[in-house]
Amino acid sequence: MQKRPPRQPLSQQQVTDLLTGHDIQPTQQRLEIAQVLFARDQHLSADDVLKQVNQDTARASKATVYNTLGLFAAKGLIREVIVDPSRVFYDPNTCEHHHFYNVDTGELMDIDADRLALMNLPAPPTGTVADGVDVIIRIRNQATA
Amino acid sequence: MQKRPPRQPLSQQQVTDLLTGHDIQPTQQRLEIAQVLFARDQHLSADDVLKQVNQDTARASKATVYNTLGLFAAKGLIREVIVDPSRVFYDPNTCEHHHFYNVDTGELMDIDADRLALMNLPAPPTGTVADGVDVIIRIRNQATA
DNA sequence: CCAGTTTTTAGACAAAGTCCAGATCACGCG
DNA sequence: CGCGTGATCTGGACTTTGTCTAAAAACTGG
Repeated sequence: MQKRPPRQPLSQQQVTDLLTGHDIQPTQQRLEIAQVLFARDQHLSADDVLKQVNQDTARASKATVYNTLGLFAAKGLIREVIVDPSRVFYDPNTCEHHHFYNVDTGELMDIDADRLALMNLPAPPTGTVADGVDVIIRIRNQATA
Repeated sequence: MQKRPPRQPLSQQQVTDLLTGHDIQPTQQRLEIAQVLFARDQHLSADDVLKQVNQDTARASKATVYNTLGLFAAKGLIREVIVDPSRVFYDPNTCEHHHFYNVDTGELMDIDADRLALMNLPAPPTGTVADGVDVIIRIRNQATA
């Protein structure tokens, strides 16, 4: 866990530093992808990223986008959010926090960690170690009965 | 939420009652599928169910299994568990509870609700209503360094 | 500039799940 | 009973997300 990073579009230099700071070689494609991810607080699917990166001109292939998102997640630069059976979301916010997930709209919203307390987290079974806790509050649109 | 149901293999009659009690027409295929789901406390993917149902002789098609699992979940007979990007698990236990998920093995384990307290659940955004809370503790196998 | 490593790429592939149109089944009714 | 109607089931085509592979390109340290 780390401090919530600033969420203004980042300069080329800032993005480069972000990658190198996480032991990631800053290649052209990775920079492009990181730019998209960190442009603002948002939750993008791999396909969203692919489309945005190649919006105007081709900048990265599908394989590279998938590889890069996996790499970023493994290095702790972004976080995978698994709430929708059909696709993974990637969250540039790696601070401890949780999510509302609107099952009607597919919308995903952050919940600050300090707005929700978890007590008595049970210890992981022997032979295993905790890797993270996800709390998802599923919501629906109110029935306009 | 309801009381944890017994988890011994159920009689034909018990399964029928379970379905009718949830407003589900007890057809032959639905009974077969329910038998598999409620045979014991377990977490099965759609494909697991499909295989088990048709183990010896063909009893239900893929489409029916998917439809039926969706129907059961919509009627509150079982619960969808979304922890693995590649497939949905179905949990016959509809009591309030949470999960350990071993990302190395894909194993899914129950955590009784009373072993973990959630405080200060934030209210859903206006226009929406809560539909359920999922808590997933991701675990890894301990490195045998 | 060269050799070796890392990264990127197009496109084939795989797995989970959905959709469809026709066949089948179930049930109330005459 | 036999019928008609609506619900259910089915195989198979299809879609979507994501993975794999083998070769091309780029980058690195000498």
